[in-house]
Amino acid sequence: MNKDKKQAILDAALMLFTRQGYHATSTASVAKNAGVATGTLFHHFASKEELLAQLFLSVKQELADEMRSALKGADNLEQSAQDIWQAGLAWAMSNPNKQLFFQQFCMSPALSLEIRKMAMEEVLGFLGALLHQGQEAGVLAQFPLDLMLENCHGQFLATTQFFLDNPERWQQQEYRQACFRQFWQSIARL
Amino acid sequence: MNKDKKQAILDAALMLFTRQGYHATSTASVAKNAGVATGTLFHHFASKEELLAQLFLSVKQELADEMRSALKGADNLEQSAQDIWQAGLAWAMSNPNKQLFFQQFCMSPALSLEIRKMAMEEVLGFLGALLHQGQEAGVLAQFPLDLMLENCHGQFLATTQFFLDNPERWQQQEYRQACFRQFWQSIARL
DNA sequence: GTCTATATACTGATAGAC
DNA sequence: GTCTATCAGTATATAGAC
Repeated sequence: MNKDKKQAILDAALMLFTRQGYHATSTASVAKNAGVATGTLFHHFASKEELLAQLFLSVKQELADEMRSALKGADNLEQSAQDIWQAGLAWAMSNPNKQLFFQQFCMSPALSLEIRKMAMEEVLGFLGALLHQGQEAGVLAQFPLDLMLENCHGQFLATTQFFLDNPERWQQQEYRQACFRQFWQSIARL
Repeated sequence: MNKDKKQAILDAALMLFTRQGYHATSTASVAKNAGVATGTLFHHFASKEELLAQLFLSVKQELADEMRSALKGADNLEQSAQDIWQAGLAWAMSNPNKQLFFQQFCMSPALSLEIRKMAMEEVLGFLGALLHQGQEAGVLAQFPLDLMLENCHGQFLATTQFFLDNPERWQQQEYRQACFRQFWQSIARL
């Protein structure tokens, strides 16, 4: 098993799926861009569908790990929230194609619902616990937890979308602070 | 020109594109579901791509009209915001396939960037003016307008997604009120 | 305007040599 | 493990009768 070739296939697939979409991308073009033969692609991945699923799960896992590791060592909840928020944003800005890939496929029927839910709960479970803890402590608003969680996810997606579309804003302190202020005041207890 | 046949094609395309995705849906299957021949589809739409573009623009226009008409007759900004927010949500819940279609294709490369931006500015322009007015009046937070607008859009998408995934929550006053409270406190000046 | 029939090209996946 | 060559199926779009 050649790890380099497999990784090259994953990298090429990430780029092409994001730019053109899943069905619009042929396995032949993925192989060509990866610098391997079509037969090689089907040696590493049983089908085109499995290639997409592996890609999606690995990308989401990477973001989840990044956010989780930013959590350690927080004294109050607002600081914890800010650490996680900024870690997530920083990851997205450092990995724009991965973020764009995720944004596109988290809603797409190209991925089975099973795979999408799996990836989602992996990340949101960890954040849901944190929100609940904040409500218990009286720091966060008493909105229904499931609704609040989905809303937070939506704000994160919208914010990364904004900074990826307007990279110059990412350099401005005003914008970096404002995006967290808006997020925080949406969940804080007033 | 037969309006019924053309509309039948648009209706079938909406359903199939949403369920299967654009590239995964053949023009032959759209025609078959619409009860027309493949030749008829290409008589009304120059290409598969133009069919998707027309569909997207008409759906976005419908939502925009719905929100705009909810604006008339507001005494204060918070009430206006609530009227628009609830009108948008109500439209999405009454037209779930249109909302799901939009969620999927507003990020998809199947649609040209040009078409996506066109549809977005059509709706967001009107809302951007309203946010600006609220900032001038000192009612809304002084976050950068472009960032705030994108965030609002993200919250709306996340909320509709939540209620479409959990329709029973849409019947509960607690949830309907909470979703607007969270939205409002995210933009209000505290 | 709508149909049937078809042209042309490309697709995912496999077989078998090396 | 990786390659070349290829199969069988399906795609978009067109042509021409009605």
